[in-house]
Amino acid sequence: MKSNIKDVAKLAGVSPSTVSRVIHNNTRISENTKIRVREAMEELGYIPNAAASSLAGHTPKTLGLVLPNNPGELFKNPFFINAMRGISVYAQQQGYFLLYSFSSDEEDEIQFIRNYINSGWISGVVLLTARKNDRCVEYLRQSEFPFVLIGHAEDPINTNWVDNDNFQAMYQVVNYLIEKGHRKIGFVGGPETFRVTQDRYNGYLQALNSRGFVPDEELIFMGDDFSEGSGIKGAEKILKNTLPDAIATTDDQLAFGVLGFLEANRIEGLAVTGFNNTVRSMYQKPTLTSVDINPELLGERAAELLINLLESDKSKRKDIVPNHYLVPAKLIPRETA
Amino acid sequence: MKSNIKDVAKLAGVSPSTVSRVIHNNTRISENTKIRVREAMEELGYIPNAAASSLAGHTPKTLGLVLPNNPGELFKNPFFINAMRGISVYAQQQGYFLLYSFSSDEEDEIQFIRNYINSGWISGVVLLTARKNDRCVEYLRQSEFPFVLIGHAEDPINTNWVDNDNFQAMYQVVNYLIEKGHRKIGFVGGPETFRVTQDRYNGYLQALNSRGFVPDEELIFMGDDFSEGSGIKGAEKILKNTLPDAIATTDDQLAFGVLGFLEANRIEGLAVTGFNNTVRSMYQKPTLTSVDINPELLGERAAELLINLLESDKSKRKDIVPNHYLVPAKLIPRETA
DNA sequence: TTAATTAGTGAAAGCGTTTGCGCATCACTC
DNA sequence: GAGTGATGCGCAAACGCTTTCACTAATTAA
Repeated sequence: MKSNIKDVAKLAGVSPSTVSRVIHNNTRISENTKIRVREAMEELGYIPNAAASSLAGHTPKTLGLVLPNNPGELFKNPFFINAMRGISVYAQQQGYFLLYSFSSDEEDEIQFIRNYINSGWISGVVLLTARKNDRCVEYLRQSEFPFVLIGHAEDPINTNWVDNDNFQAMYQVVNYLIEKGHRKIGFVGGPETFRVTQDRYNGYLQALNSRGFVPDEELIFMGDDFSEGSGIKGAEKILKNTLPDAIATTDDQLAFGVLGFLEANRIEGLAVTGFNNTVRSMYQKPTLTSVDINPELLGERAAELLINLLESDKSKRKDIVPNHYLVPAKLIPRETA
Repeated sequence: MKSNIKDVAKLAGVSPSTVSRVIHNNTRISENTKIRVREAMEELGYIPNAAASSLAGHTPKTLGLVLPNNPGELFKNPFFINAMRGISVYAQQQGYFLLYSFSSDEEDEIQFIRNYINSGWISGVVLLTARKNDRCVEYLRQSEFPFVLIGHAEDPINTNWVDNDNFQAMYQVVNYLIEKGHRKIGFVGGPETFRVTQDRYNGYLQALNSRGFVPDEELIFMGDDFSEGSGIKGAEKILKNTLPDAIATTDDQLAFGVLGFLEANRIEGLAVTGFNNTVRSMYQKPTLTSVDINPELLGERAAELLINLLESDKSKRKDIVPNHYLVPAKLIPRETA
């Protein structure tokens, strides 16, 4: 049942080297031989032993994913599972296997990456979560191990990454609100230090600007985190002195906080938008207008980028273009806007 | 930076074989030597090359997961991501890597399993989705490749599996409803051919029975699938002639269908329960009483079972006990009951 | 015509481990 | 003091593949 390269070689009447070359589509093998060998492989149901292949110096067709182990987030937001699906779509199609690991902290992650790399199992890493001063990124870079980041890279020039166009996404949201007739539009963001917050904030400003609106300091709030609690605080601040038409937030959780505050204080008629298109946003009452950041496509692109990199000539990997993709996000209008 | 077993051997003043034996905790090595070797490994940051190890005959410490690629299901129900987390908790702790693949059909799955097995990458498989007449199970069994199934096994004696105690879970639900004062309790299940439907149905019957209630044929419906549509049909049938106090369903989707029908027909006061504790169940209005089937623990147990199997003496694997786990499910009372 | 090149293939070394076998050494036993 | 059985370790042969080098035959260039 289980056959190896020698069996195939014998059946095809060639040497193992030739079989190996056929597998890797070496141009030096004649078409005739290739056909013979392929028939033999077919007949024996031969599948190359990846471990041996890796040992012998051929980089293994396996990617390693690093996932954060945050039960709450994982539960409420199907981002990760969908990103994984996206990655798998492209990777499997290209004959790559996928390794994954959940890690609870940065230390953990580095440990895994170390193991990944040294084990000889994998040839590239996908980081599904971008942090500030990410030590994983640093480690991977200094190990000169190929990787791609989903999310914002701190050093976008020297990193391979895919991300949403967050500026454009929020621009789109605010534009939509304006077209719906809203004039005084508030903003509730996550921590200011996060690039994603900045980008979305800038999209907000730019959208207002392009319509000749002037941003009002009182309508803008940046939370300490992305939680519902911060959303509540945001609503509190914004509604203290003025009453806006709408509040755009950078995260569904924040939006839920805002909605909660509105409900608790019986304030009606405000439009509210979120980000991430979580399951809750589609089912709670009122359903929340949100932005689908397209996690599956993010994953797919990430895999594509990484695999292109891996299959390119090793010596000139640094010159590979593109080193990033911007994935469009899509506004999903629902009851809250 | 990257060291191999020879480097360690040299530094420790022993032969590579000794280092290998230390790694695998061979009893024939003296404590002194072990300590010396371990220090050397530490100093060099040595991590064994898993590919080489696998090649040399040591079964690799990697498990392969087979996931269905059903976007809708994956999205609405965090079962899989949580099961994956559970698996990873145990597996990573035991030093195992995890490979995963999404497959869109059975053909696909078999293909992956074939690749998995022959590639030499993995030593065991976790099937996250149980089907009737599962050809994957068949294939794995005939290949004599270790695997564990999450869900109901068709041949429970000769399969390693973990599952909820579905009988007990539904018994608990109905019992709860009865204690809440409900007397006429309907049942909406999935396809009758599914074991899970049978088990939960039996739990329902038994619970009624134990309280001296007689099941009423008119209050019982088995759908063609687990969809919202089937839930609607179920409610339609059950409410045709009689008006029950409560309807217990075997799936949140079915429950949503029932609730939808009730709302559309302005029928109030009925208790409704689901299964799976989906995100929607916690956030829609009214929030749905559901059963948390504890996917994380299912995953953890599955990994435990499989790894125990793998680490046991190969010759007497068949006698390993337990070959299954029953994971308790937990009723989550919410507004609908 | 001869030399140089190219195409197509095989032989063999090596990748980093594991492991069966064997060789010492040591502690007992009779 | 010879025999026995542990104990502790090294040697060397795999494991299945890739790849360099070398070789032959066929083609092209000079």
